[in-house]
Amino acid sequence: MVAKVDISPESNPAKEEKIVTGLFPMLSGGLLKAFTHHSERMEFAKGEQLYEQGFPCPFVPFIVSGMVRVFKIGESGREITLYRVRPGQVCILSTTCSVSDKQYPAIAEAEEPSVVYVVPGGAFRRMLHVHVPLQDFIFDVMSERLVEMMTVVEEIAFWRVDLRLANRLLEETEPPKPAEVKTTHAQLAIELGSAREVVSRILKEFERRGFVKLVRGMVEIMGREELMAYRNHLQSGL
Amino acid sequence: MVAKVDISPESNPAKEEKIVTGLFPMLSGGLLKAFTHHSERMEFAKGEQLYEQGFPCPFVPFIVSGMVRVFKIGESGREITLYRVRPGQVCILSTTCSVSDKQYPAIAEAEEPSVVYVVPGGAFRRMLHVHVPLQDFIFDVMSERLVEMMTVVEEIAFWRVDLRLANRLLEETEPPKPAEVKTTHAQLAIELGSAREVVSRILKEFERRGFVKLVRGMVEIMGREELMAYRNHLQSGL
DNA sequence: TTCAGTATGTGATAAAGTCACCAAAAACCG
DNA sequence: CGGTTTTTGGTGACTTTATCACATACTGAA
Repeated sequence: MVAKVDISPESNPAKEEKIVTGLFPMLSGGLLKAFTHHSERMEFAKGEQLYEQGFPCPFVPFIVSGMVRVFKIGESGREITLYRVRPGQVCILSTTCSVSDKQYPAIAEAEEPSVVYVVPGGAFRRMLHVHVPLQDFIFDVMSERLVEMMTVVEEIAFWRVDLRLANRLLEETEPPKPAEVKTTHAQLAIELGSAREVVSRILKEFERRGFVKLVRGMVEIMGREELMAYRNHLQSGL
Repeated sequence: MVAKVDISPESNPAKEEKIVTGLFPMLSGGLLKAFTHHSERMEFAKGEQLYEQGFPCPFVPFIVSGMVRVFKIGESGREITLYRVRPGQVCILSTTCSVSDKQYPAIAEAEEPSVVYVVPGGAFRRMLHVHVPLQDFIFDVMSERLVEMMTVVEEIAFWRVDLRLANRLLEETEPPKPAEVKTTHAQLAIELGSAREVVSRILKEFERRGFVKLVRGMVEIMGREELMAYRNHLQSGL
């Protein structure tokens, strides 16, 4: 992930342009000119929604800083995170919706204060037709999302929650990172599309087994190896 | 869906070309020439796999006749159908994989005997760069799939199996169609990503309530209204 | 007719989601 | 500071779903 920068374009627009073109290298020449002309800078506070489920979505957002979480929410209020959009990416779902004029089938929310450049759907489509590097970029992001979505489907359809939870904890604490996850049980449940109580109970069991230590607002990994073994063994039916 | 045609290109290639360009209207002029030059005709028998999970996928398939089912399969052998590719569509997953040289994260299988024109990834990418109508087409198919995938995620994450089953039965028998679904419980389970026993039990309950009549290899809808009410009521928590 | 293969039925058990609480910790505020 | 509210986590009871291990029934081919 790219370091967060305090961007104030009013005070230093040239610097921000440099950041934007650094994040989106395909923006150069005529494409950059078109982008500059058509895009609008927006800021979103933490927790603010970029798009609401079921609404039309007339803009393609280029994320410059912060983080956007795209998720679904069920009748009961339970959520599931589909993916995150990071600086240097576009939200591909908004892209498809704004270009083909469909309704946005999920919720996109700024998880951190975020700076976003939005391009209207029509202008974006014209840019897409003319500029091959933009096509490649969009195509790549789209591919990635599609594969990500299929992974989500596979996980919720076939994997037990304890294994998904173990997996998630291991991912979040991969060696260079610190061996603790600063999150609540409720947040973990949202990531996995499960319920808070279920996550709490499984974490308790992990603690009993010595895999983790539970502190309010944090999960500390005590036995990485054992947790890994647990995940891997149970995967093969043991 | 497009009517199935008995295609024998050896006996009548001109006729098949007409069918192909009818199904894929963007194939004209230079693009048609490139397509004709680079594509190869393939036939798949019912049950044959176009791509296997985890393998590289060097071709983009244009479906001309038949039907391709794309699905995931879990450790236990349980399956879930992700989507179907029909005549006039391309398998967008193969498209992304062959262009960006990734592994295919699912299984694609011909559900009916199918005729497919395949274009190598490299040639396809070049065609994509030059021909705007192809870009639009691919972009649209991709959007559709992405939204479909998100619907699948929502359903398996938040909807009870009985509601999804009711919904599926209603979809399969929408008024112009006959009020019977020729399928087995096991096939229905695969569609929903559930287990055969679960589907059997729910169908029994539907029969007890008079919604359906069960015959070996078929589900006959007896009370469309009641089934609809069941689906809708329970959705809102009643 | 017999037999193999396919389709369906069923009980037991374990995993997971839901509901209705409670208790502790942290944040807030006059 | 003390008191209140909010957030976070814990727990039991119950329902739904998945899995396993069968039993039964229907179908078509030899």
